[in-house]
Order: sequence, then C-alpha cells, then structure tokens
Amino acid sequence: MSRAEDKKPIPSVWTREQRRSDQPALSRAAIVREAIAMLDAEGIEALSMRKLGARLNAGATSLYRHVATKDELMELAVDEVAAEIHVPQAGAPDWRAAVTEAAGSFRTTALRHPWLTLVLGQAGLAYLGPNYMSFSERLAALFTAAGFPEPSRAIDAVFSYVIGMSTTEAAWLTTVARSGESESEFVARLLPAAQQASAGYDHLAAAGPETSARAADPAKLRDDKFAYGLEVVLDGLALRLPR
Amino acid sequence: MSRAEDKKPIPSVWTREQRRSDQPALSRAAIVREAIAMLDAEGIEALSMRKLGARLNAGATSLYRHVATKDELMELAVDEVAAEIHVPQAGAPDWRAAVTEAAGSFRTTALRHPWLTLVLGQAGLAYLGPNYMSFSERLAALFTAAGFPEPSRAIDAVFSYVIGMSTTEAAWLTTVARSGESESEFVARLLPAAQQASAGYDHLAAAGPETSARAADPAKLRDDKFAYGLEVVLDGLALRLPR
DNA sequence: CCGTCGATGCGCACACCGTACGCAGAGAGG
DNA sequence: CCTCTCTGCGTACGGTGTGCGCATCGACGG
Repeated sequence: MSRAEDKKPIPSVWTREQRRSDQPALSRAAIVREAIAMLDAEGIEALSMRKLGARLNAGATSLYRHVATKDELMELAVDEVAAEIHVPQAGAPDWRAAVTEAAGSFRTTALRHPWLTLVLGQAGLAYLGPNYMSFSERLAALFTAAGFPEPSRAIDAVFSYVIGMSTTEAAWLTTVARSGESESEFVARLLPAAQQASAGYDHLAAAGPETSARAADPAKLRDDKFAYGLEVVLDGLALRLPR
Repeated sequence: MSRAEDKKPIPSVWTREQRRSDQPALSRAAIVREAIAMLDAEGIEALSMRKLGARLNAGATSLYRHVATKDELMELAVDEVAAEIHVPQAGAPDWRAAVTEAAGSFRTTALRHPWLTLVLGQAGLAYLGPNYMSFSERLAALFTAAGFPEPSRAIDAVFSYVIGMSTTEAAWLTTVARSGESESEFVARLLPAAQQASAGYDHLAAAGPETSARAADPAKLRDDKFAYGLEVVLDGLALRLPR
C-alpha cells in the first residue's frame, strides 16, 4: 500500500486509450451481422463468443450486454437470414411457379448458409422472429390464394420436402467444403470407396454406374434432383385442389 | 527411496481391486449401447465422454481405446439405430403400403431418438455404416420392384419429405420435453403467445382458431399431418409409374 | 516357472468453451 | 459538480474433447 504504483501496466491517463467514437460501438445488429459472416465462412462449430468478440474488437463477455445467450444469438441469426427468402406476392395466376420460386429461394438460402438447417433442427422455431413470421404469412397467403382449403397442410407438405432436401444437401456441401476440394474432385475421389461399399448390395450396385456417369456436374445433378422431387409434391398437391 | 512407502494411498496388493471379470469390460458395442441410452434419456448436448465413461465405470479417456473420436461414436450410434427402421420385403403387390410402412418406421425411429436427425444433418452420412447400407438397399429393392425407372429419384423425393417432417417433429418434441410438461399442456400454455405473435398477419391469424380447436390431441394431429403429406408425395410419384 | 509383450484402462494436462459477476469508465440529468 | 445508468471488460468457474505416458493385466514363448 505504501508504494502506490506496484505491478500492473500502470493504468494511467496516458496509457488509457479513449475508445469512444472509434468504432460504431457494439450493437445487436452488428453482432448478428458479424456472427452470420463467421458462420458462413467457418461453419457452425467455429463460432465462439470469444472469437466473435475479437472480430468486433471487443471482449467475449461484452456481447452479453446485447444478447442474452449464444442460443439467442443463433435465433437472431436465423431470423436475419430468413429475410433473404423470397416468396412471391399471392394471387399470381400460376401458383405452381410461385411456389417453385419460394421453394427454390428457401433452398438457395439454406445452401448459402449451411448452418441454417442445423439450427432449425435444434431450436425447432420455438421463438418466432419477425422475418420468419412474415415468411410464413406470405406462404399462407400464396396457398390460400391458390385455392387450397387447408393451406397449412399443403405448406407443411411442400416445405417438409424442401427442408429435408436442403438439410441433406447442406450437410453434403459442408463435408465437401471441409475437404478443401471442389465438389467434382471430391466426388471423383469418393467414387471408388462408394462403389466398394455398395458391393454385395444388388440394387445399390446397380445404380452405381448410372450415378457415376452423371457425376461430371454434381451441382446440376442436385438442382435436377431437387426440381424433380418438388414437381412430385406439387403434382400430388394439384390433385387436392378443388375442381 | 529409503522409506519405501511415501505419500499416495499405498498401491498395495490389498488396496488394488481386481477389476477383471467384474464388468463385461469395455467394448465398442457396450459403449455405443450406453451412449444411445444417454442420448435418448438426456438429449444430445448432455452426452459427454466423461459422463459416458462414468456410466460405464470407466474414465473418460478409456473410451478412446475403442472409439477414435466422439464424432465417430455418433456415427456408430446413428448406424446402430438405423437397424430399427423396418423396410418391407420388395415385391409385395401394394407398393404404396410398403413405402408407407417404411416411411412410418423411419419417422417413429427418428422420434424415439430425437438426436438422430440432428446428427444426420451434421454428418451428412459421409461414412456409411452397414445398417444404413442395408436400409438403402432394401429401399432400392422396394422402389425398383414397384416399377420406378429411376428408383433413386423416387426414394429421394419420399425420404426428403420424411426427413424434413421428422426433423421438425423431433425438434418440437425436444422443446416439449425440456419444458417438463405433456405435449397438450405445452400447447395450451403456448397458445396465447402464438396468437399474439400472429396478430397483424392476416392469413396466419385466420388459421389460428382452426388450429387451436384441433389442439386437444396434438400427437394425433401430427400423425395426420405426416400421413397427409406422405399421401401427397405418393400420389405425385404414382403419376410417374409407367403405364 | 519366468520374462516379455501387446492390449487395456486411467490420471494428468492442455486448450478451449459459455457465461456469472463486479468493477471501471462515459454520458446524461439534476 | 454530483449522481445515476449504461456499456465494456478482466477474472474466474465449471465444463468440454482429447493427446500422452504410465500402470496393470492376460497370454504366450522359452
């Protein structure tokens, strides 16, 4: 106590930087934006509060002034990204084209942010953000205008398919990304193993050559597969439209 | 060195328990079995190598003699559980009934092990276990026998739907389980909040009363919803059968 | 019977995680 | 000028997955 200055790097007025008005400060919006950037770039398990704080020139625990918990951050990120999904205005004459557009938009959003489906599967949309709400509202409008007596049933049918396919694709793309190779390279390298694995399974082996022949452009193959299944679902729904 | 016994609780012959032939020892099968039990009982984020080890009267790191990594453990658990999915023998006259059976079996398995869909979304089935392989093989046989020229397309369509719906349901059930209430209680308690949230959204609000009236038996409602969507997909597929 | 060896279990340690808590400044209002 | 609220941060706690090296054990060759 006698020696006023002891250890520590001397917290004097000169050492102390004034950090005010330097950065636009921390804000919920900035935090969410940066979190999404990290999630997109490095995947879901690379996001930590500490790293996120560092990216914002802040300490890890500073974030908690604007966000209650990491889970809440994730929900905010999900809702933010939900704004990217485009659902056409209701009432257009061709409801199939409109639904196809909405489904495709969901898929591309999910593939652009491969962590989306993971969080959806975990949180289950318990707390609904505004963007997700208006997404649902626009869908409901679309299917109602199309003439479905129980629009929510039809929506669930279509979007269960869309979510399922998008989840699978996102998982695949994540695996590919982790390999550091392009999708075609990865497929080429995986092919022998896959064929060996399906040896002894008659029907799987039968599908092998056919699949490998088309593997030249895997992205297009995925597009086609998605479109095919979507047409299947829409055909099934069309049978249920009155008249 | 002079005093032979020093600190430490004296590792003498008497203190030292013979652990041999007490438990069936640690084995990969036992580890996977116990991991599944923990996952089912306490959810995916409650499973840690330390707790799992403790449940097997073992240290955390002992498990690594039988399992390379936690991720690998999860893949083993997924494949183990895949054996529970029942796919009817190919060649039955009514392919729709057979597919409905397989789809329903997948769903009940996914709901019995709500962590299944989460792991599927993460790992993307990069490494395929034997049970998952024979599941796929049986499906391929089923759809080939049904007469689909491109069975894999049809399988993907149906099971993307099934996976999507099951994922959503599993997430919901997990949320319900965390609340400690029954599903009906949870729904009842959630209803006012849901209605308030959908105020201002015309079409969502319109669906409100109808939904709440049916909320008396939520499990049945989910069953119906799943069956409805499945019929939609199967109808769409039926249109693509030759002749 | 004894010495050796490979397989097995475990304690320790490391780096990292989410986050509770209380303090240090800054800006606003009296 | 004093006070009060709001924001950021340092520290700390109790967890996590897992690499490493040692102790122990059953089996087996001499």
